[in-house]
Amino acid sequence: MSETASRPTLEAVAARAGVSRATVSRVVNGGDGVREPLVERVRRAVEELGYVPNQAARSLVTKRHDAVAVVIAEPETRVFADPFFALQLRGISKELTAHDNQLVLLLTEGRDDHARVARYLAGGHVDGALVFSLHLDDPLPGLIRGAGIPTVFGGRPGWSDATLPGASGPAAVEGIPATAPAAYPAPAASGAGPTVYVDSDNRGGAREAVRHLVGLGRTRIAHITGALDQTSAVDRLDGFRDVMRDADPRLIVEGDFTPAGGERAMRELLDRCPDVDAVFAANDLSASGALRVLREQGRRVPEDVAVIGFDDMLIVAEQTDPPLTTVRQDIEEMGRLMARLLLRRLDRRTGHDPAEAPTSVVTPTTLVRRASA
Amino acid sequence: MSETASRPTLEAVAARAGVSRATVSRVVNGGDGVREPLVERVRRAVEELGYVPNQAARSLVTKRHDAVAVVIAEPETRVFADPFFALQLRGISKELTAHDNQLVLLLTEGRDDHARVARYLAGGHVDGALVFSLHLDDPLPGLIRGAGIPTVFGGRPGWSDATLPGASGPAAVEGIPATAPAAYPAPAASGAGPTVYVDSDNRGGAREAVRHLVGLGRTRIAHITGALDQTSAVDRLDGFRDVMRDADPRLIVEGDFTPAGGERAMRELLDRCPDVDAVFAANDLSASGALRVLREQGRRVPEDVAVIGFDDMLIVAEQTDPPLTTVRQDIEEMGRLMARLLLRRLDRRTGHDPAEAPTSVVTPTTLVRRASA
DNA sequence: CTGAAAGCGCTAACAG
DNA sequence: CTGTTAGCGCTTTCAG
Repeated sequence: MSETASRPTLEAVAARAGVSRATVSRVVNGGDGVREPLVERVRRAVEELGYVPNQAARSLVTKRHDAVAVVIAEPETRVFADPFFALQLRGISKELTAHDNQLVLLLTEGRDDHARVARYLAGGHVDGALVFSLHLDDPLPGLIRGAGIPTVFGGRPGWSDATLPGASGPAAVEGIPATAPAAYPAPAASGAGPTVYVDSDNRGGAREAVRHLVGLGRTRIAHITGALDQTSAVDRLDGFRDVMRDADPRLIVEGDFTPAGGERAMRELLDRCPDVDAVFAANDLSASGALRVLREQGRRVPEDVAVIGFDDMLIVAEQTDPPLTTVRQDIEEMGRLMARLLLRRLDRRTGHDPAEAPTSVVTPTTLVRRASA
Repeated sequence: MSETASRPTLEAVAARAGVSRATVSRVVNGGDGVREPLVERVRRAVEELGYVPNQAARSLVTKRHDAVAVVIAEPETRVFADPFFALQLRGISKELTAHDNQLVLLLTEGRDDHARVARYLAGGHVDGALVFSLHLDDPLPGLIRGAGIPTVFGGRPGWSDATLPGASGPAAVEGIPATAPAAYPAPAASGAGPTVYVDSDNRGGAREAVRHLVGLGRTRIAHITGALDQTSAVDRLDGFRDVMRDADPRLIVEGDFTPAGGERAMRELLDRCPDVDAVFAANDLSASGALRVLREQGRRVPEDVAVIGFDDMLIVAEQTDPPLTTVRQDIEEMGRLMARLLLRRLDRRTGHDPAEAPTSVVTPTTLVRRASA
């Protein structure tokens, strides 16, 4: 009842500064081509009135929103079990903020939400999308591509387009060969351009971990995989195989990225191959499960069995007994990269050089040595 | 170069259905007061054209955005170390989605961002804000209130307005008495209404934990506090004191919610009071630190020393040795509640019953028994 | 019940 | 350089 004082408009500022709306608009948007004294007058008027541009009105004419959607599918399992998600978001947020873009968060749970998200993205509310697709058979990424909105994926999507080297494939990092075969074909590229994604070098990181184990003189090196419906798990497995060309197949046992899965896998491993002397687990969580079983069965770590994880999830890796040697990925940086790639792509739209398409990026990993290997 | 087919407008739909724009608008917005046959015709046209309303144009006239900002301050420490943040977001997202509202995420790092956030909120881009204020002396909440936008806080803010019972105080849950004194006065209520927040019953949960310890026959019960610049830590300490009226002051030692802090505190505790037979830690992380020190010093848990945590952070509580007895809070539900409260408040704006102000809510906690106590 | 008309606040040609 | 003039796509009186 007391606050009917709606915010001042361009009109008001113009009146106060004694210029036209157009001039105020110019000043507000950078002030190029306006003589200094006028700029000054307008600035003052803006200041005095506390003028803030109305984004809706602006979008209506520019067709830009300076907003990007971040789509996270099925935030139940892994995404929410660890800080991965939060760190990634932080990186994204920083980059978007630096470029005056807003972050619209879209969380989905199962198929009901897919339509909603697709509609939203196709509805032209945001300029682009950053999407996290964890599972190979997730239909969401396809739907999103169908929406025809510029998109960058977090993690390599599971379709073929995303595995090819070259223009639309990942930038070569340490000479990674073509990755695992596609799970299903790429959705029709509906003007949204080629698949662009940011992923950490899962394969290379895995190789480094296994080589470290080899360097330690281990010979019976096992691998506890992640959930193999996720490309990260597949890529890490590929990395393991790169080094252990002719590994005893019994040394590879399927896990699911959880501590319980790690325990189960470790038990089976010990059962099948009692002579195992090293384990590379697909992530820290499953490594912690393996560690527990090892201890329970009286095997010393790392003396009897060396263990390496993946992720460097501090809350786990630093707290295990012994602390976990693991492969670190710079998660926040990945988020920042995703945003940067998307923003660049959006810029291009406004006419820079339509030729060069942005390309996927694979970020390096580093081995963090602690006590377990 | 191929996709110039901009999305259809109301105009197009109207033409196709052979009605006026006004009629289409009515149908799209619920269809009240339009005869059935017309509704049908319009619906079909919308369908065929794949029409989606332009939100910018709509906002321009309605002054509503159907968007809510979620502000998370300084996502460095605790917020990002655990899934708390993600779960809360999930609850918020679900509720907002159910009411067709968008979630705009604003992450801040330190003071530079404060101005930006304040400007954004005052800029009328969103209808309301959900803000998480962790620290007592965080200036952000004040700034936000200054923006005069409807807001609901996550966690009890540290100013006096938020501690008073009654209209603007928390709904009484199990008869919680007035909480700790204010750290600083409430910012001037600039038309944004009284402080409304959602918090879990930190004090009550702490009481329950300590009573459980008492019920176990423990007599030398210690408390490792959280970072005391956060209301949650203060409230848990208050709960501890409620039960341990005249506890030996040496049994209360300051922690900081981290495992390292828990270790440090536990060592000090053991040093000061070797006869300690139970510990209530302010959260699971510090409890895990305490557990480690206890084991290292050869004390058995729970035989010699019983330990209880707070949060029921699965990734920690289920993995400690022994698994941790702890106090659970329904984090996702808290998020949902925050959103619901805000939405209700926004609805009221549009004229329902301006009289009854929404009130803060304190959600219950439950003790989860595992092996440590 | 339906249509016509008037903007919401801003940007972007186009003149001057 | 600066002002004038059109709308962007939608909702909302106001007539009919």
